[in-house]
Order: sequence, then structure tokens, then C-alpha cells
Amino acid sequence: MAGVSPTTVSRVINNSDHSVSKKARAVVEKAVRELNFEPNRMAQGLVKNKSRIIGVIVHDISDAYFAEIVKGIEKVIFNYDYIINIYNTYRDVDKELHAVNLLRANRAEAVVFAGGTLLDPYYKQKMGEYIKDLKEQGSALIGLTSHPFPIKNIEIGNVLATQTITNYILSKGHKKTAYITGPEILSTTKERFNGYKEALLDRGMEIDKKLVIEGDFTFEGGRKAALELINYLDRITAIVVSNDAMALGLMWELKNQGVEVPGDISVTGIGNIPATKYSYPSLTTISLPTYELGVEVGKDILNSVEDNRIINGEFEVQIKLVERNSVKDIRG
Amino acid sequence: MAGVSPTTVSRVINNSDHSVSKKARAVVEKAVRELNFEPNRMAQGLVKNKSRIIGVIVHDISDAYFAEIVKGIEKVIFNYDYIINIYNTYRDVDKELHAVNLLRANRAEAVVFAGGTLLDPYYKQKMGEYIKDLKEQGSALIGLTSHPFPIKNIEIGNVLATQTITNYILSKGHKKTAYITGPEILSTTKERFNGYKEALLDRGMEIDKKLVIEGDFTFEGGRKAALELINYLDRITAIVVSNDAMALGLMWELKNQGVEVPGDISVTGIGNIPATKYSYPSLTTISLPTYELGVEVGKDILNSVEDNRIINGEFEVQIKLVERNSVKDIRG
DNA sequence: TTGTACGCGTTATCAA
DNA sequence: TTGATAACGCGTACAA
Repeated sequence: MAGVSPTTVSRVINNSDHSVSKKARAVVEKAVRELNFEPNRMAQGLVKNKSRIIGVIVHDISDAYFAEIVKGIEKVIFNYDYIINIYNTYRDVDKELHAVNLLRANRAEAVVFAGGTLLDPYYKQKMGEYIKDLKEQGSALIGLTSHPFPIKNIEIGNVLATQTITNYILSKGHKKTAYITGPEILSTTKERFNGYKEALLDRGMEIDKKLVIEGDFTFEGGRKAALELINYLDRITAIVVSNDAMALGLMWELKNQGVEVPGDISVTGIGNIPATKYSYPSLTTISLPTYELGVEVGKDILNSVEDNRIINGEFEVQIKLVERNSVKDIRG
Repeated sequence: MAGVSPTTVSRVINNSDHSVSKKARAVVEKAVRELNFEPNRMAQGLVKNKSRIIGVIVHDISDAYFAEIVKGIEKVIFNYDYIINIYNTYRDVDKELHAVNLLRANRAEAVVFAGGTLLDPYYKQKMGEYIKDLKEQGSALIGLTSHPFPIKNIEIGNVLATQTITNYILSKGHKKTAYITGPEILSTTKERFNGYKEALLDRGMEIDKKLVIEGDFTFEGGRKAALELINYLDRITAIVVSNDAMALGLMWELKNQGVEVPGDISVTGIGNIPATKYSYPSLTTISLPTYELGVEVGKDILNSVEDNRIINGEFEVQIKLVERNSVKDIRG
């Protein structure tokens, strides 16, 4: 339509260094405007070997933890015209493998594993292969919390989180505590439990297996855990819950059953998701800077994928105890 | 590596009708396995003129309303290897336009407008152009609640929703009510307000402008609305809130201020997001079948994009009153 | 049953 | 300053 060659059009569109006459530029720009022309990204991608796709594997986008991370990434890369491709895998081995394989087929430029890794031999082996391929393709690979693959792992401090809050609980005079874990398949579950264990062991305390209940990181899971625990309540004074959603569900069910928090029993969470501020009582928890984490991940991606590097030293995740009203001081 | 032509490889990979000898098939399959070969989607897309990208414009993925819709879509299309490209636009004109333009550049096969449309002349004009292009490209375009564009609009019944719940409130004997709206720029805000208005007008009641507070569809916005309303509380007996998140925030702040719901004042929401079941008190609201809606949207997309059609009559959105504990019956 | 040749819409290289 | 040509990795029409 402009009456010039594709080459010239390309040069105008991409502000190429190659000089273009005023006149040619003008006709091209006019045509672009009138046609609302946008270059075909697939064709660009093919020739440049860049898909402009960033894959993000989350366990459940409804979980504020993951939603915040994704928002942080989106914030940073919004102006770079990437496609953010989110997969909810619900911690399912097949779903997760399927998602990553697809990302591989699409030649994703970056893949972010926003959640913990899955503790499953088949998963580990197969995912290892995919990741190897992805690396060979040149994809930037980032994992939040340690994944057993040769990717950039950003440690968010799961062990430290439970350790810190357990120490806090103990410092308030609690001697008998219960613990609600996450799904068994998840590395995060293991790491957080280790933090709990270490805090107890440091004080020479033992763990009562009966008082460790398996949860699933959801509100409903927390409710169920409360029901399971209801008969043991006279043996404990506090419940350390390994994430906020469950802590909220547990507190709700406790209240429903006529048990008072923190009057009868103390409860803590991990994560500091927005809802913890507004529960009854408000929840004492550990803040994980998820949004900021997402922002850092976004910068990391740009660093390894774009030419104009954003300065970005090593990011240190700062976890913090958030003291609210779900823990009672029972000393002396 | 297989020692055969690319054509043969293509035929094997795509299970082509064209016959392939057992031997050739075997070597190709072996090579595919050993190389972990996956065809380059960009190249496929270029030649087939299919991007396998589904764009979803949401206002905020943290809002359970949108998260559920997205999950419904994902559920249906998961096995079809599409890329779901989500954009959080926060109801910002520029963000929304940018997102859709990008989807256009990427030759998205479908674009879903999961939220209401933005009431802004520039937006309407510009978006109209993009949508025209998208249509010419052959993209499937779907809007939830009516958008002023030639796309498939699925009516979710915003007017009916507020009308229904307002009628319910009135039937419980409430005569003076306040109303919390959404952001002014949003069509949903207008539609829901119309439902409220109609319900009142039907009974010959008037609307007091002072008792209509502008909100923003967030929990925090609900809190602020409660604070604004606090001095008018003696003039009303119920507050009709135009979405759940705000209703929850409003109830929280009311409680914080020592006002009892539903003792002192009744409150209702719209949406029936999960959290409404667990608030204090639990919230009387209107259920909008968001997940099912997402599923239908997913089927719709497959219908217009895939060859193997899924049977799918017209989907009728069923809204429903969910009676819980936030409304008091104050009749004689 | 197999393979050759072409084209999808771009960008990069080179020649004019 | 401009454009012709090749190449990216596939799928498809056609020839063998």
C-alpha cells in the first residue's frame, strides 16, 4: 500500500539505524496508521527466534500468595510486550509436566516456577529433561524456593519462616503445640515443617506425631484440620499453621465450634496475605514479600532476555514477623 | 536424524492421512523420542495462521470473581494446548487498550472481556477499531455483560441481580436503604445501580443521593464506604452493596466501629464469592455462576476455533439469591 | 510411499 | 537511500 518494499517498512517500524528518506518514512507511517498495522509476532518470533512468552507455573491463582507474585512480574514486564502465560497446576504432577512441555513447544523465553517443587520421582526425572531442553533453547529459568534443577532458585526462607514464628510462640510461654502441614507432595511443606522442628529441637522439645495434621494449604483444609484437632485441644495451647489460608479456615471452624482464639488457644500462619488483617481475631503471621518477589523475578527475566540490562543486585528476601491478635502470652 | 524428509516427519507427528510406511514411522518416532522433539509453534502458527493464543482481559485476578472465570476457561481448553494470556487492567483505559492491541499483534484466536466495559469515549472509539481488526483476523470475541461492540455478549444479569436482592431487602420490611456503587467508569456499576433503582421505583420509593456512595469493588473500598456512611446510619436500616468484596469490607469496618450487622443494620452483596460464606455474619448475596460461566466461554471458544464442535446450546446464566445471616427481618 | 518446492510474514545481508 | 534475496521451521500441493 505504501508502494515501498517490505524492507523499508520494516526499517521504519523498527526505527532501524539504516537511514530512510523522509518521504519514504512518511508514506509508510501513513499506511501504518490507516491500516492499523501491527507486525505479525509469530513471523517476528520465527526469524528472531524469540517467542516473547513468559510462562508462570502457579499452584492456584486464587491463592493470594501466587496472585501477588504474578502481579509483581506483570508490573515490571508490562511495557515490554511479553505474553504472560499462567498455568494453574493444583500441584498435580501431570498438569505441571504438561504445562512445562507446552512452554517448551512454544519456545518460552522464561519459565517461572512460582511454587515449591513436587516431591515425586517421575516428576523429577521428566521435568529434568524438559528443563534441560529449555536451557538449551536459552530460556531463563527461575524457581521460587529451591528446586532440584539447574535453574536460578530464589530462596524465600521457608525454613526460617516457621522457625521464626515457632520461636515466637515458644517465647510466649507455649509448651505444647500442634502443627498443620501442607500437601505431602510439596517441597514447601517439608521445608516449613523443618523450621518448626528445628525451633522445637533447639529447646529440647519433642514432636508429637499425633499433633501434626496434614492439610492442603486451603481455607477448607484448615477447617478440616480444626475438626481433626478438636479432641486434642486440651493437650495443647497453640497451633502453628503452615500457611495463612489454612490458619484462617482453622480459626473460623474453631470459632464455629465454640473455641476461642486466642483465649482458649493461640494460632499463627505464614504469608501475611491481605485477609489475615481482617480475620477475627487478626492473624499473627510471617510476611513474605510476594509482590516484591514478583517484581524481582520480572527484573531478572528482563535482565537475561532484554539487551538493556536493569541494574539488579542480589535480592534478599526479607521475611518479617507480623504480630497481631491470635496469640496469647501465657507466661507466668 | 531420522534420515527422512521433513515432510515425512510432519506426517508422522500430525498423524496425517497420508500413508507412511511402518519403517519410516518407526525411525521418526525413535528420533522424536530421543530428541524430545516438539514442533516449533511459531512456525506452525505462521503457516497455519493460528496463534493458539486466548487473551483474557480481567480487571483484577485477585478478585475471586475473575479468578473463577479464568479457571473455568482453563479447565475446558487445557487439553487443547492453548496459551491463556491474562491481563490485569485494573479498569484503566490505557492498560486495557494496550492489552488488546498486543493481542491483536499476536493474532490471538480469541479475546475474552471478562469484566464490564469502560465508559469512556476514547476507549470506546479506539477499542472499536481494535475489535474491528480482530474480527477481520477471525478472532472469536466474547464479552461478559454487554459491551458496545459487535462481539458475542453473554449477559450475566447485572440489573436482575441488584433488582432481586433489593426486592428481597424490601420484602424484609426495610424502607430506607443506602447503596454502594462500583467505579464510575464501569458499565457494571451502572447496570447494577439500575437494578437497585428499578426495584425502589417499582414500589414508588425514591433514591436519596446522599445515601449512594461511590466505591471501587475492593475490600478496602468497602471499608471506606462504611466510614463515609457512619453518620447517616440512623437514617437507614439496610445497605445494598454492589459487590461482595466491598460488602465484606464494609461489614468489617462496621463491626470495627461497634455497629452490629444485622442487629443494627442489614447488608447484602453481589457475587457469592467463597469468602462470603465465612464472614461474620455470613453474607446474604446473589450467586453469579462465574466458574460455570468460564466453562461456557471456554466451550464457546472451542466451538468457533476448533473443528470438532462441542455441542453447546445457548447458555442461560442462572443467578440465585443466597440467604444467609446479614439481613434482619424488621417487619411489624 | 516418499520427497521437492513453495509459502506463511518478518528481519538480516548484501548489492545497487 | 532502496530493494532483492535468503532464511527462520513448519505444513501442504504436487510430482515422482
